[in-house]
Amino acid sequence: MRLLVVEDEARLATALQRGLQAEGFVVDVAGDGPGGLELARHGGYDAVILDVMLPGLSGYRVVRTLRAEANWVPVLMLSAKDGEYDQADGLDCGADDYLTKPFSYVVLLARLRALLRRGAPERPAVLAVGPLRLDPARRLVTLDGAEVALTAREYALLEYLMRRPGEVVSKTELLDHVWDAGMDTAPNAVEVYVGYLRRKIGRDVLETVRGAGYRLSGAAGAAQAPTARVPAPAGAPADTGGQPAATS
Amino acid sequence: MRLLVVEDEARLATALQRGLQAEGFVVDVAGDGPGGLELARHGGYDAVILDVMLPGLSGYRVVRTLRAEANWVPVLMLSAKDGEYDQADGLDCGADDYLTKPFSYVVLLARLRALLRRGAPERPAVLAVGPLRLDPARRLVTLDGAEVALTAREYALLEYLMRRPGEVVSKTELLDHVWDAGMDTAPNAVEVYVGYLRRKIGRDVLETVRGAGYRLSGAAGAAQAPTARVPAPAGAPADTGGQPAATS
DNA sequence: AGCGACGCTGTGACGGGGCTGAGAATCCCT
DNA sequence: AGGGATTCTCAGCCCCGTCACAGCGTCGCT
Repeated sequence: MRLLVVEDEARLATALQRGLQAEGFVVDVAGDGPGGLELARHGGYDAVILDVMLPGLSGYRVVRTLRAEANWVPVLMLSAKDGEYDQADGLDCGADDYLTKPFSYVVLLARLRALLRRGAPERPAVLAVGPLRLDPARRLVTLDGAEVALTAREYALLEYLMRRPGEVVSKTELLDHVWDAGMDTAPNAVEVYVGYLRRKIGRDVLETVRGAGYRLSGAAGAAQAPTARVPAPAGAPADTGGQPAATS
Repeated sequence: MRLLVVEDEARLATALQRGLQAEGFVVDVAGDGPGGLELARHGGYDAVILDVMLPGLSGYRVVRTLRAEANWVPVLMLSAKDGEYDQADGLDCGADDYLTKPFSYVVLLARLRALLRRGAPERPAVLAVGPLRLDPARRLVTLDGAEVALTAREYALLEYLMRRPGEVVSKTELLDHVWDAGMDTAPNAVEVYVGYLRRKIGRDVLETVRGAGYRLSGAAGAAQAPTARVPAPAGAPADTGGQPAATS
């Protein structure tokens, strides 16, 4: 675990560094606002301990700048000000915790641990088959980066197929899982919706296996792995390859 | 946002409930340890405010039980004990924050906001989606810089949506988190309030995904550009028509 | 080549999801 | 206690999504 301590008071800074290193952390120290900001930007720390009163740039501004740059590193603020509004201001600037000096080292450690526990929230995986990507959380389907607008039934059908890439899925199975099992829908409905899907995602990805069912294969285009679970880009901007949407 | 307050002192509990409801939260209250644990288990809360001294089951044990069951709901602990080891113990049991009584209501709110931020994949202090900006601390919403007056329900709905930009949020989920779960509100209420919101913030930002829910279009790049934002095409004059415009 | 079964698609009707105006009930402020 | 704001239900309307039907294309087997 890598920590950054931004504190101008040299004695406190070294005391913190020593103590935290003894706990097994890797600790860097910055002595002023601009330096701390620069380190926090590119240092890849797991958490930052940030004093408010700093030469050059206040802790408030440092954390605000980081958040404006979409940097969500956990920040624990230290301040001599114990006014309730000082504390609220610090937290509302984007800090995750706030301790007033003088503070207990035991408490600092406990709060730091609590902060690190809540590290990076994991995002669910995205289904990917060939040029297709399906994000269940956002209910978003993209084809070569371009968003595809799907109706509820089309989406449900595609999701079911994408969870079984390369497998042949029979029409009855699709009727059971994608359509309401209670209703006895004609198998033709599946064919109809396969048609709709093909019209929107291309003819090659969704293959017909005569007499057996349908199969989704990533054989089309420049795809190497037929299936892959790729983690969603955590903070990175979405790769909207072109125009944002294509509503038909 | 749904909160659970576990506090046996009736006067404090109702005061908290009132105050937090006024902020737009949906608040349930439990008066003892076992009751609070049961509610926290199945209530689907966005955060829990938990007293330590509770009849039946201490706050420590409640949070430890929750964590043992892999329930990671954010927990803010309240305690009359201000000893440093009490605080450290509470945090190490799995609580995310710790406040000693008597506490400042302003600080409680700020820490609650920080806690709710931590759960989200991105944690800006000010939420921004397209031309919209929402400042939870000031409870202020602006559209292209102009303030927008929202009622409590409208605000809560918008905040919930803005915390998940680009994601499709179902009506049931909105009913669970923005409306009081005890009442079985008709899903139409969501449609009605979406209509109110659209009249105030414009029709384009809040998109309907038929059969699935609603989505706040993060079309203009959700949260990456620090400051530079291309001025909107300004095609249609924002028809902030009638609607119960009101301020306090 | 011929035949039959299977699959695809254009057309259109139906149902239901979603939007809105009106109004009742409730809350809050004065 | 009164009045206004707010919340939420209800009923009507519109329009999109769903799916049946029927005709045609296509595949495979003999």
